[in-house]
Amino acid sequence: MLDIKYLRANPTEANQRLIDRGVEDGVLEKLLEDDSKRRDVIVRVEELKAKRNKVTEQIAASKRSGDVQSADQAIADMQKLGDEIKALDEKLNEIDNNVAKQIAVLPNLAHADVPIGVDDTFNVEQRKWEPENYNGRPQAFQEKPEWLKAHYEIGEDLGILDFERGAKVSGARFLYYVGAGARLERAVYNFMLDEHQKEGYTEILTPYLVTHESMYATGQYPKFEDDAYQTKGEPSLSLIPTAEVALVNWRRDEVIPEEQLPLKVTALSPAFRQEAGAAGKDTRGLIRLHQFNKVEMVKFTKAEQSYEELELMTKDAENILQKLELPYHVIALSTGDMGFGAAKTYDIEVWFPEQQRYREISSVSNDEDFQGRRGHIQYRDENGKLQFVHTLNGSGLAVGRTVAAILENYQNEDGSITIPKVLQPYFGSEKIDVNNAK
RNA sequence: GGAGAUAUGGCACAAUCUGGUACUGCAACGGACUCGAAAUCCGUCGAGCCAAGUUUACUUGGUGUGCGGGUUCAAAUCCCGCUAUCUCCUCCA
Repeated sequence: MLDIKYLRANPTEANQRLIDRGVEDGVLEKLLEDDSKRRDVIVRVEELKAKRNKVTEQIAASKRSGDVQSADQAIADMQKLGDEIKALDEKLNEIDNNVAKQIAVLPNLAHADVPIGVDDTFNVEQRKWEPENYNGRPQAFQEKPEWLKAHYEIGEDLGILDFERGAKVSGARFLYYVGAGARLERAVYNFMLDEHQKEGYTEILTPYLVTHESMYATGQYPKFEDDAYQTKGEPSLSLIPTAEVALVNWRRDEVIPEEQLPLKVTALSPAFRQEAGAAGKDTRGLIRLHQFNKVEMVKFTKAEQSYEELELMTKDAENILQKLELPYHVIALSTGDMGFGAAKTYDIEVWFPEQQRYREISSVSNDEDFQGRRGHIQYRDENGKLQFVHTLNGSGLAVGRTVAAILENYQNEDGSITIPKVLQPYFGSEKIDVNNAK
Protein backbone atom coordinates (compact mmCIF):
# COMPACT_ATOMS: atom_id res chain seq x y z
CA MET A 1 0.00 0.00 0.00
CA LEU A 2 1.20 3.49 -0.82
CA ASP A 3 1.53 6.22 1.78
CA ILE A 4 -1.50 8.50 1.35
CA LYS A 5 0.46 11.36 2.93
CA TYR A 6 3.11 11.11 0.22
CA LEU A 7 0.45 11.07 -2.49
CA ARG A 8 -1.24 14.15 -0.99
CA ALA A 9 2.00 16.09 -0.64
CA ASN A 10 3.43 15.25 -4.08
CA PRO A 11 0.49 14.76 -6.43
CA THR A 12 2.30 15.63 -9.67
CA GLU A 13 5.37 13.50 -9.04
CA ALA A 14 3.27 10.64 -7.68
CA ASN A 15 1.00 10.74 -10.71
CA GLN A 16 3.94 10.41 -13.11
CA ARG A 17 5.42 7.54 -11.10
CA LEU A 18 2.06 5.77 -11.13
CA ILE A 19 1.76 6.25 -14.89
CA ASP A 20 5.21 4.65 -15.22
CA ARG A 21 3.77 1.64 -13.39
CA GLY A 22 0.91 1.39 -15.85
CA VAL A 23 -1.76 3.20 -13.84
CA GLU A 24 -4.11 5.37 -15.89
CA ASP A 25 -3.87 9.12 -15.67
CA GLY A 26 -6.74 10.45 -13.55
CA VAL A 27 -6.87 7.56 -11.09
CA LEU A 28 -4.79 9.43 -8.54
CA GLU A 29 -6.75 12.64 -9.03
CA LYS A 30 -10.00 10.84 -8.21
CA LEU A 31 -8.42 9.23 -5.16
CA LEU A 32 -7.15 12.54 -3.82
CA GLU A 33 -10.55 14.16 -4.36
CA ASP A 34 -12.25 11.46 -2.31
CA ASP A 35 -9.52 11.68 0.31
CA SER A 36 -10.15 15.39 0.68
CA LYS A 37 -13.90 14.75 1.04
CA ARG A 38 -13.09 12.19 3.66
CA ARG A 39 -11.14 14.68 5.72
CA ASP A 40 -13.92 17.26 5.50
CA VAL A 41 -16.38 14.78 6.97
CA ILE A 42 -13.90 13.78 9.69
CA VAL A 43 -13.55 17.38 10.83
CA ARG A 44 -17.35 17.77 11.03
CA VAL A 45 -18.09 14.51 12.80
CA GLU A 46 -15.26 15.02 15.30
CA GLU A 47 -16.60 18.41 16.25
CA LEU A 48 -19.97 16.86 17.03
CA LYS A 49 -18.40 14.03 18.98
CA ALA A 50 -16.34 16.43 21.06
CA LYS A 51 -19.55 18.26 21.93
CA ARG A 52 -21.31 15.05 22.84
CA ASN A 53 -18.46 13.95 25.06
CA LYS A 54 -18.62 17.23 26.95
CA VAL A 55 -22.38 17.14 27.50
CA THR A 56 -22.27 13.49 28.47
CA GLU A 57 -19.79 14.38 31.17
CA GLN A 58 -22.09 17.14 32.39
CA ILE A 59 -25.00 14.72 32.53
CA ALA A 60 -22.98 12.37 34.66
CA ALA A 61 -22.01 15.26 36.95
CA SER A 62 -25.60 16.46 37.25
CA LYS A 63 -26.82 13.01 38.15
CA ARG A 64 -24.14 12.66 40.80
CA SER A 65 -25.14 15.96 42.36
CA GLY A 66 -28.82 15.00 42.24
CA ASP A 67 -29.82 17.63 39.70
CA VAL A 68 -32.17 15.31 37.80
CA GLN A 69 -33.98 18.09 36.00
CA SER A 70 -31.02 19.58 34.13
CA ALA A 71 -29.81 16.05 33.34
CA ASP A 72 -33.15 15.16 31.75
CA GLN A 73 -33.11 18.39 29.77
CA ALA A 74 -29.60 17.69 28.45
CA ILE A 75 -30.50 14.12 27.52
CA ALA A 76 -33.46 15.34 25.49
CA ASP A 77 -31.19 17.81 23.67
CA MET A 78 -28.62 15.18 22.91
CA GLN A 79 -30.94 12.79 21.15
CA LYS A 80 -30.90 14.82 17.95
CA LEU A 81 -27.13 15.20 18.05
CA GLY A 82 -26.77 11.45 18.35
CA ASP A 83 -28.75 10.95 15.15
CA GLU A 84 -26.60 13.47 13.33
CA ILE A 85 -23.42 11.76 14.44
CA LYS A 86 -24.77 8.41 13.37
CA ALA A 87 -25.64 9.68 9.91
CA LEU A 88 -22.24 11.31 9.45
CA ASP A 89 -20.44 8.22 10.75
CA GLU A 90 -22.21 6.10 8.17
CA LYS A 91 -21.23 8.50 5.44
CA LEU A 92 -17.63 8.55 6.65
CA ASN A 93 -17.55 4.79 6.71
CA GLU A 94 -18.69 4.67 3.11
CA ILE A 95 -16.04 7.17 2.00
CA ASP A 96 -13.39 5.32 4.01
CA ASN A 97 -14.14 2.05 2.27
CA ASN A 98 -14.22 3.77 -1.05
CA VAL A 99 -10.80 5.38 -0.54
CA ALA A 100 -9.34 2.14 0.85
CA LYS A 101 -10.53 0.27 -2.23
CA GLN A 102 -8.91 2.75 -4.56
CA ILE A 103 -5.56 2.76 -2.81
CA ALA A 104 -5.51 -1.05 -2.43
CA VAL A 105 -5.25 -1.57 -6.19
CA LEU A 106 -2.39 0.89 -6.75
CA PRO A 107 0.94 -0.86 -7.43
CA ASN A 108 4.11 0.10 -5.62
CA LEU A 109 6.14 2.98 -7.00
CA ALA A 110 9.41 2.10 -8.69
CA HIS A 111 12.78 3.02 -7.23
CA ALA A 112 14.63 5.77 -9.11
CA ASP A 113 17.13 3.20 -10.51
CA VAL A 114 14.50 1.19 -12.33
CA PRO A 115 14.47 1.50 -16.12
CA ILE A 116 11.25 3.15 -17.25
CA GLY A 117 9.27 1.34 -19.92
CA VAL A 118 5.97 -0.31 -20.66
CA ASP A 119 7.10 -3.94 -21.01
CA ASP A 120 9.95 -6.46 -20.90
CA THR A 121 11.70 -4.96 -23.94
CA PHE A 122 12.87 -2.19 -21.60
CA ASN A 123 14.55 -4.60 -19.20
CA VAL A 124 18.30 -4.17 -18.85
CA GLU A 125 20.82 -6.98 -18.63
CA GLN A 126 23.11 -6.55 -15.60
CA ARG A 127 25.57 -9.40 -15.94
CA LYS A 128 26.07 -12.79 -17.48
CA TRP A 129 27.67 -15.87 -15.99
CA GLU A 130 28.95 -19.11 -17.49
CA PRO A 131 30.69 -21.99 -15.76
CA GLU A 132 34.38 -22.37 -16.50
CA ASN A 133 34.06 -26.07 -16.77
CA TYR A 134 31.03 -27.59 -18.40
CA ASN A 135 31.85 -31.11 -17.21
CA GLY A 136 32.67 -32.09 -20.76
CA ARG A 137 29.46 -30.69 -22.15
CA PRO A 138 29.68 -28.58 -25.30
CA GLN A 139 29.87 -25.01 -24.10
CA ALA A 140 26.30 -24.04 -23.34
CA PHE A 141 25.33 -26.01 -26.43
CA GLN A 142 25.51 -22.80 -28.35
CA GLU A 143 25.82 -24.79 -31.48
CA LYS A 144 22.87 -27.00 -30.87
CA PRO A 145 23.74 -30.65 -31.68
CA GLU A 146 21.12 -32.63 -33.51
CA TRP A 147 20.60 -35.10 -30.72
CA LEU A 148 19.77 -32.36 -28.16
CA LYS A 149 16.31 -32.82 -26.67
CA ALA A 150 13.91 -30.58 -24.78
CA HIS A 151 13.77 -31.33 -21.06
CA TYR A 152 10.27 -32.81 -21.29
CA GLU A 153 11.31 -35.17 -24.06
CA ILE A 154 14.27 -36.43 -22.06
CA GLY A 155 12.08 -36.74 -18.99
CA GLU A 156 9.43 -38.72 -20.82
CA ASP A 157 11.98 -40.89 -22.64
CA LEU A 158 13.64 -41.77 -19.35
CA GLY A 159 10.27 -42.36 -17.72
CA ILE A 160 10.98 -39.89 -14.92
CA LEU A 161 8.44 -37.20 -15.87
CA ASP A 162 4.85 -38.34 -16.46
CA PHE A 163 2.81 -35.51 -17.93
CA GLU A 164 0.18 -37.74 -19.48
CA ARG A 165 -1.02 -39.25 -16.24
CA GLY A 166 -0.76 -35.86 -14.55
CA ALA A 167 -3.25 -34.56 -17.11
CA LYS A 168 -5.51 -37.57 -16.58
CA VAL A 169 -5.68 -37.09 -12.84
CA SER A 170 -5.62 -33.30 -12.52
CA GLY A 171 -5.79 -31.77 -15.99
CA ALA A 172 -3.28 -29.88 -18.09
CA ARG A 173 -0.20 -28.37 -16.38
CA PHE A 174 0.09 -31.10 -13.75
CA LEU A 175 2.56 -33.96 -13.67
CA TYR A 176 4.00 -36.87 -11.79
CA TYR A 177 7.72 -37.11 -11.11
CA VAL A 178 8.70 -40.78 -11.08
CA GLY A 179 11.72 -42.59 -9.60
CA ALA A 180 14.93 -40.71 -10.41
CA GLY A 181 12.84 -37.68 -11.38
CA ALA A 182 11.25 -37.44 -7.95
CA ARG A 183 14.63 -38.03 -6.36
CA LEU A 184 16.28 -35.36 -8.46
CA GLU A 185 13.61 -32.83 -7.47
CA ARG A 186 14.20 -33.70 -3.81
CA ALA A 187 17.98 -33.48 -4.21
CA VAL A 188 17.63 -30.03 -5.76
CA TYR A 189 15.48 -28.50 -3.04
CA ASN A 190 17.43 -30.09 -0.21
CA PHE A 191 20.61 -28.65 -1.72
CA MET A 192 19.01 -25.20 -2.02
CA LEU A 193 17.71 -25.16 1.54
CA ASP A 194 21.11 -26.20 2.88
CA GLU A 195 22.85 -23.46 0.90
CA HIS A 196 20.47 -20.78 2.17
CA GLN A 197 20.88 -21.97 5.70
CA LYS A 198 24.64 -21.47 5.31
CA GLU A 199 23.92 -17.86 4.30
CA GLY A 200 21.95 -17.26 7.50
CA TYR A 201 18.38 -17.91 6.43
CA THR A 202 16.20 -19.76 8.93
CA GLU A 203 14.33 -22.66 7.39
CA ILE A 204 10.57 -22.52 7.86
CA LEU A 205 7.75 -24.91 7.01
CA THR A 206 4.60 -22.87 6.41
CA PRO A 207 0.87 -23.33 5.96
CA TYR A 208 -0.11 -23.70 2.31
CA LEU A 209 -3.63 -22.38 2.86
CA VAL A 210 -3.99 -18.79 4.01
CA THR A 211 -6.78 -16.30 4.70
CA HIS A 212 -7.82 -13.57 2.30
CA GLU A 213 -6.38 -11.09 4.76
CA SER A 214 -2.95 -12.65 4.32
CA MET A 215 -3.28 -12.49 0.55
CA TYR A 216 -4.18 -8.81 0.90
CA ALA A 217 -1.12 -8.03 3.01
CA THR A 218 1.33 -9.36 0.42
CA GLY A 219 -0.54 -7.72 -2.44
CA GLN A 220 -2.20 -10.63 -4.25
CA TYR A 221 -5.67 -9.44 -3.22
CA PRO A 222 -7.89 -7.72 -4.11
CA LYS A 223 -6.47 -7.13 -7.57
CA PHE A 224 -5.30 -10.60 -8.56
CA GLU A 225 -7.90 -12.78 -6.92
CA ASP A 226 -8.50 -14.68 -10.18
CA ASP A 227 -4.93 -15.99 -10.20
CA ALA A 228 -5.32 -17.96 -6.98
CA TYR A 229 -7.14 -21.16 -6.06
CA GLN A 230 -9.64 -20.81 -3.23
CA THR A 231 -11.44 -23.29 -1.02
CA LYS A 232 -15.21 -23.31 -0.76
CA GLY A 233 -17.06 -22.58 2.46
CA GLU A 234 -16.51 -20.09 5.23
CA PRO A 235 -13.96 -18.85 5.73
CA SER A 236 -12.64 -19.32 2.22
CA LEU A 237 -8.90 -19.94 2.20
CA SER A 238 -6.45 -19.45 -0.65
CA LEU A 239 -3.74 -21.84 -1.79
CA ILE A 240 -0.48 -19.92 -1.67
CA PRO A 241 0.82 -18.88 -5.10
CA THR A 242 4.27 -18.57 -3.50
CA ALA A 243 5.75 -19.19 -0.05
CA GLU A 244 6.39 -15.45 0.07
CA VAL A 245 2.76 -15.06 1.22
CA ALA A 246 3.16 -17.44 4.13
CA LEU A 247 6.60 -16.11 5.09
CA VAL A 248 5.82 -12.39 5.03
CA ASN A 249 2.52 -12.90 6.86
CA TRP A 250 4.36 -14.92 9.50
CA ARG A 251 5.17 -11.59 11.17
CA ARG A 252 2.00 -9.70 10.21
CA ASP A 253 0.68 -7.27 12.85
CA GLU A 254 3.93 -7.43 14.78
CA VAL A 255 6.71 -5.14 15.88
CA ILE A 256 9.97 -6.96 15.17
CA PRO A 257 12.77 -6.16 17.64
CA GLU A 258 15.29 -4.02 15.80
CA GLU A 259 18.25 -6.24 16.70
CA GLN A 260 16.63 -9.14 14.80
CA LEU A 261 16.83 -7.20 11.53
CA PRO A 262 17.58 -8.14 8.86
CA LEU A 263 15.50 -11.24 9.55
CA LYS A 264 16.14 -13.87 6.88
CA VAL A 265 13.90 -16.88 6.29
CA THR A 266 13.58 -19.53 3.63
CA ALA A 267 10.94 -22.12 2.84
CA LEU A 268 10.22 -24.87 0.39
CA SER A 269 6.60 -25.01 -0.66
CA PRO A 270 4.41 -25.91 -3.54
CA ALA A 271 3.08 -22.85 -5.38
CA PHE A 272 -0.44 -22.98 -6.80
CA ARG A 273 -1.34 -20.75 -9.72
CA GLN A 274 -4.34 -20.65 -12.01
CA GLU A 275 -2.21 -19.11 -14.77
CA ALA A 276 -5.23 -17.18 -15.93
CA GLY A 277 -4.25 -15.35 -19.09
CA ALA A 278 -1.39 -17.72 -19.92
CA ALA A 279 -3.47 -20.07 -22.05
CA GLY A 280 -1.44 -21.55 -24.87
CA LYS A 281 1.89 -20.38 -23.39
CA ASP A 282 4.54 -22.93 -22.44
CA THR A 283 2.02 -25.73 -22.59
CA ARG A 284 4.65 -28.45 -22.52
CA GLY A 285 7.10 -29.33 -19.82
CA LEU A 286 8.00 -28.01 -16.43
CA ILE A 287 8.02 -24.33 -17.26
CA ARG A 288 4.45 -23.30 -16.46
CA LEU A 289 2.43 -25.50 -14.10
CA HIS A 290 -0.57 -25.05 -11.84
CA GLN A 291 1.45 -26.59 -9.02
CA PHE A 292 5.23 -26.41 -8.69
CA ASN A 293 7.81 -26.51 -5.95
CA LYS A 294 9.79 -23.44 -5.11
CA VAL A 295 12.35 -22.54 -2.48
CA GLU A 296 11.67 -18.97 -1.46
CA MET A 297 13.77 -16.46 0.45
CA VAL A 298 12.26 -13.59 2.42
CA LYS A 299 13.93 -10.79 4.35
CA PHE A 300 12.51 -8.25 6.76
CA THR A 301 14.88 -5.28 6.92
CA LYS A 302 15.24 -1.73 8.18
CA ALA A 303 14.43 0.93 5.62
CA GLU A 304 18.00 2.04 5.07
CA GLN A 305 19.42 -1.43 4.48
CA SER A 306 16.91 -2.92 2.05
CA TYR A 307 18.72 -2.13 -1.20
CA GLU A 308 21.99 -3.52 0.05
CA GLU A 309 20.09 -6.65 1.08
CA LEU A 310 18.48 -6.85 -2.36
CA GLU A 311 21.93 -7.20 -3.95
CA LEU A 312 22.90 -9.84 -1.39
CA MET A 313 19.71 -11.82 -1.93
CA THR A 314 20.26 -11.78 -5.67
CA LYS A 315 23.76 -13.14 -5.05
CA ASP A 316 22.27 -15.88 -2.86
CA ALA A 317 20.07 -16.98 -5.76
CA GLU A 318 22.96 -16.75 -8.22
CA ASN A 319 25.10 -18.83 -5.88
CA ILE A 320 22.78 -21.81 -6.44
CA LEU A 321 23.13 -21.61 -10.21
CA GLN A 322 26.89 -21.17 -10.00
CA LYS A 323 27.27 -24.23 -7.82
CA LEU A 324 25.04 -26.16 -10.21
CA GLU A 325 27.21 -24.78 -13.03
CA LEU A 326 24.26 -23.55 -15.05
CA PRO A 327 24.72 -20.51 -17.34
CA TYR A 328 22.50 -17.55 -16.52
CA HIS A 329 22.15 -13.82 -16.73
CA VAL A 330 20.63 -11.23 -14.43
CA ILE A 331 18.30 -8.55 -15.72
CA ALA A 332 16.77 -5.49 -14.08
CA LEU A 333 13.06 -5.32 -14.80
CA SER A 334 11.52 -2.17 -16.19
CA THR A 335 8.69 -0.28 -14.47
CA GLY A 336 6.17 -1.95 -16.76
CA ASP A 337 7.39 -5.52 -16.21
CA MET A 338 7.64 -5.58 -12.41
CA GLY A 339 5.16 -7.25 -10.11
CA PHE A 340 2.48 -5.36 -8.21
CA GLY A 341 4.30 -4.87 -4.91
CA ALA A 342 7.87 -4.44 -6.16
CA ALA A 343 9.88 -1.23 -6.07
CA LYS A 344 12.82 -2.92 -7.80
CA THR A 345 13.23 -6.40 -9.25
CA TYR A 346 16.04 -8.49 -10.66
CA ASP A 347 15.10 -11.55 -12.66
CA ILE A 348 17.59 -14.36 -13.07
CA GLU A 349 17.22 -16.32 -16.26
CA VAL A 350 18.88 -19.65 -16.89
CA TRP A 351 20.03 -20.95 -20.26
CA PHE A 352 17.84 -23.55 -21.95
CA PRO A 353 19.98 -24.92 -24.81
CA GLU A 354 17.13 -26.66 -26.63
CA GLN A 355 15.14 -23.40 -26.78
CA GLN A 356 18.38 -21.46 -27.35
CA ARG A 357 17.21 -18.81 -24.90
CA TYR A 358 17.24 -17.75 -21.27
CA ARG A 359 14.15 -18.49 -19.18
CA GLU A 360 13.19 -16.98 -15.83
CA ILE A 361 14.19 -19.14 -12.87
CA SER A 362 14.20 -16.55 -10.10
CA SER A 363 12.73 -13.16 -9.38
CA VAL A 364 14.19 -11.11 -6.54
CA SER A 365 12.35 -7.99 -5.40
CA ASN A 366 12.53 -5.24 -2.86
CA ASP A 367 8.98 -4.24 -1.97
CA GLU A 368 10.21 -1.50 0.37
CA ASP A 369 7.42 -0.75 2.90
CA PHE A 370 4.57 -1.75 0.56
CA GLN A 371 3.81 -5.02 2.34
CA GLY A 372 4.83 -3.77 5.78
CA ARG A 373 2.23 -1.06 5.44
CA ARG A 374 -0.48 -3.45 4.23
CA GLY A 375 0.31 -6.03 6.90
CA HIS A 376 1.39 -3.71 9.74
CA ILE A 377 4.85 -5.16 10.15
CA GLN A 378 7.01 -2.69 12.02
CA TYR A 379 10.17 -2.06 14.01
CA ARG A 380 11.36 0.74 16.28
CA ASP A 381 14.16 2.89 14.91
CA GLU A 382 16.96 4.31 17.07
CA ASN A 383 14.63 7.17 18.13
CA GLY A 384 12.05 4.70 19.36
CA LYS A 385 9.66 5.55 16.55
CA LEU A 386 7.70 2.87 14.77
CA GLN A 387 8.69 2.32 11.16
CA PHE A 388 7.39 -0.13 8.61
CA VAL A 389 9.86 -2.87 7.78
CA HIS A 390 11.01 -3.29 4.23
CA THR A 391 10.33 -6.74 2.82
CA LEU A 392 12.26 -8.56 0.14
CA ASN A 393 11.44 -11.80 -1.56
CA GLY A 394 13.24 -13.96 -4.04
CA SER A 395 13.07 -17.41 -5.51
CA GLY A 396 16.02 -19.41 -4.53
CA LEU A 397 15.05 -21.08 -6.89
CA ALA A 398 12.04 -22.43 -8.73
CA VAL A 399 12.71 -26.14 -8.25
CA GLY A 400 10.90 -27.56 -11.30
CA ARG A 401 12.55 -25.12 -13.66
CA THR A 402 15.91 -25.95 -12.11
CA VAL A 403 15.31 -29.66 -12.76
CA ALA A 404 14.35 -28.77 -16.33
CA ALA A 405 17.53 -26.74 -16.77
CA ILE A 406 19.64 -29.59 -15.41
CA LEU A 407 18.00 -32.09 -17.75
CA GLU A 408 18.70 -29.91 -20.79
CA ASN A 409 22.18 -28.72 -19.86
CA TYR A 410 23.46 -32.01 -18.49
CA GLN A 411 22.04 -34.40 -21.08
CA ASN A 412 24.39 -36.70 -22.92
CA GLU A 413 24.24 -37.94 -26.47
CA ASP A 414 23.17 -41.41 -25.34
CA GLY A 415 20.10 -39.96 -23.57
CA SER A 416 21.51 -40.23 -20.06
CA ILE A 417 21.84 -37.35 -17.58
CA THR A 418 24.96 -36.44 -15.67
CA ILE A 419 24.14 -35.25 -12.18
CA PRO A 420 25.80 -31.93 -11.24
CA LYS A 421 28.67 -32.51 -8.81
CA VAL A 422 27.13 -30.63 -5.88
CA LEU A 423 23.94 -32.68 -6.19
CA GLN A 424 25.59 -36.08 -6.26
CA PRO A 425 25.69 -36.49 -2.46
CA TYR A 426 22.03 -35.52 -2.34
CA PHE A 427 20.99 -37.66 -5.29
CA GLY A 428 23.05 -40.71 -4.46
CA SER A 429 24.72 -41.32 -7.82
CA GLU A 430 26.52 -39.54 -10.65
CA LYS A 431 24.17 -40.29 -13.47
CA ILE A 432 20.64 -41.13 -14.55
CA ASP A 433 21.11 -44.03 -16.92
CA VAL A 434 18.92 -44.73 -19.89
CA ASN A 435 18.07 -48.24 -18.81
CA ASN A 436 17.87 -47.65 -15.10
CA ALA A 437 16.08 -44.41 -14.33
CA LYS A 438 14.49 -45.62 -11.15
C1' G B 1 -18.10 -31.70 15.94
C1' G B 2 -20.33 -30.87 21.42
C1' A B 3 -20.02 -28.30 26.43
C1' G B 4 -17.84 -24.78 29.70
C1' A B 5 -14.31 -20.83 30.90
C1' U B 6 -11.25 -16.77 29.56
C1' A B 7 -9.70 -12.14 26.52
C1' U B 8 -8.63 -4.84 29.99
C1' G B 9 -1.53 -0.46 29.25
C1' G B 10 5.12 -3.55 28.22
C1' C B 11 3.70 -7.39 32.42
C1' A B 12 0.24 -8.83 36.52
C1' C B 13 -4.55 -7.49 37.79
C1' A B 14 -9.35 -4.24 39.56
C1' A B 15 -13.83 -2.16 37.81
C1' U B 16 -18.53 -6.02 34.56
C1' C B 17 -23.78 -8.48 38.74
C1' U B 18 -25.88 -2.60 39.60
C1' G B 19 -23.82 1.63 32.43
C1' G B 20 -21.39 7.61 34.19
C1' U B 21 -13.34 10.48 34.42
C1' A B 22 -10.55 2.36 33.51
C1' C B 23 -8.08 1.07 40.14
C1' U B 24 -3.56 -0.71 41.97
C1' G B 25 1.23 -3.04 41.73
C1' C B 26 5.62 -4.14 38.78
C1' A B 27 8.44 -2.27 34.79
C1' A B 28 9.82 2.30 32.22
C1' C B 29 10.93 7.62 32.18
C1' G B 30 12.10 12.48 34.85
C1' G B 31 13.58 14.60 39.56
C1' A B 32 15.29 14.75 44.97
C1' C B 33 18.81 12.45 48.39
C1' U B 34 24.16 10.38 47.17
C1' C B 35 31.13 10.95 45.50
C1' G B 36 28.33 7.26 42.65
C1' A B 37 24.80 3.36 42.93
C1' A B 38 21.03 0.61 45.54
C1' A B 39 17.07 1.56 48.75
C1' U B 40 13.62 5.46 49.78
C1' C B 41 10.66 9.74 48.46
C1' C B 42 8.16 13.05 44.67
C1' G B 43 6.29 13.30 39.74
C1' U B 44 4.97 11.30 34.62
C1' C B 45 3.13 7.00 32.16
C1' G B 46 -2.85 3.88 26.99
C1' A B 47 0.78 1.70 22.77
C1' G B 48 -1.06 2.57 18.23
C1' C B 49 -4.24 4.83 14.55
C1' C B 50 -7.01 9.27 12.37
C1' A B 51 -7.64 14.58 11.88
C1' A B 52 -6.78 19.89 12.71
C1' G B 53 -3.32 23.60 14.14
C1' U B 54 1.36 25.53 15.01
C1' U B 55 5.99 23.92 12.14
C1' U B 56 9.63 18.79 12.74
C1' A B 57 8.58 18.63 17.73
C1' C B 58 4.66 19.59 20.11
C1' U B 59 -0.57 21.15 21.20
C1' U B 60 -5.74 20.15 20.69
C1' G B 61 -9.69 16.95 19.25
C1' G B 62 -11.42 12.02 17.68
C1' U B 63 -10.64 6.78 18.24
C1' G B 64 -8.80 3.01 21.28
C1' U B 65 -10.92 -2.56 27.29
C1' G B 66 -9.79 -9.55 21.51
C1' C B 67 -12.78 -8.42 16.51
C1' G B 68 -17.64 -6.76 14.17
C1' G B 69 -22.51 -4.92 15.00
C1' G B 70 -26.77 -3.18 18.22
C1' U B 71 -29.26 -0.49 22.41
C1' U B 72 -28.31 4.37 25.06
C1' C B 73 -27.32 11.26 26.12
C1' A B 74 -23.36 7.80 27.66
C1' A B 75 -20.86 0.85 26.97
C1' A B 76 -14.99 -2.49 29.71
C1' U B 77 -20.04 -2.98 31.81
C1' C B 78 -26.35 -4.61 28.64
C1' C B 79 -27.83 -7.46 23.79
C1' C B 80 -26.41 -10.19 19.05
C1' G B 81 -22.57 -12.35 15.95
C1' C B 82 -17.38 -13.83 15.34
C1' U B 83 -12.21 -15.15 16.47
C1' A B 84 -8.29 -16.95 19.50
C1' U B 85 -6.69 -19.49 23.91
C1' C B 86 -7.54 -23.09 27.99
C1' U B 87 -10.30 -27.44 30.10
C1' C B 88 -13.49 -31.69 29.32
C1' C B 89 -16.04 -34.95 25.80
C1' U B 90 -15.91 -36.84 20.71
C1' C B 91 -12.78 -37.92 16.53
C1' C B 92 -8.01 -38.66 14.56
C1' A B 93 -2.21 -39.22 12.27
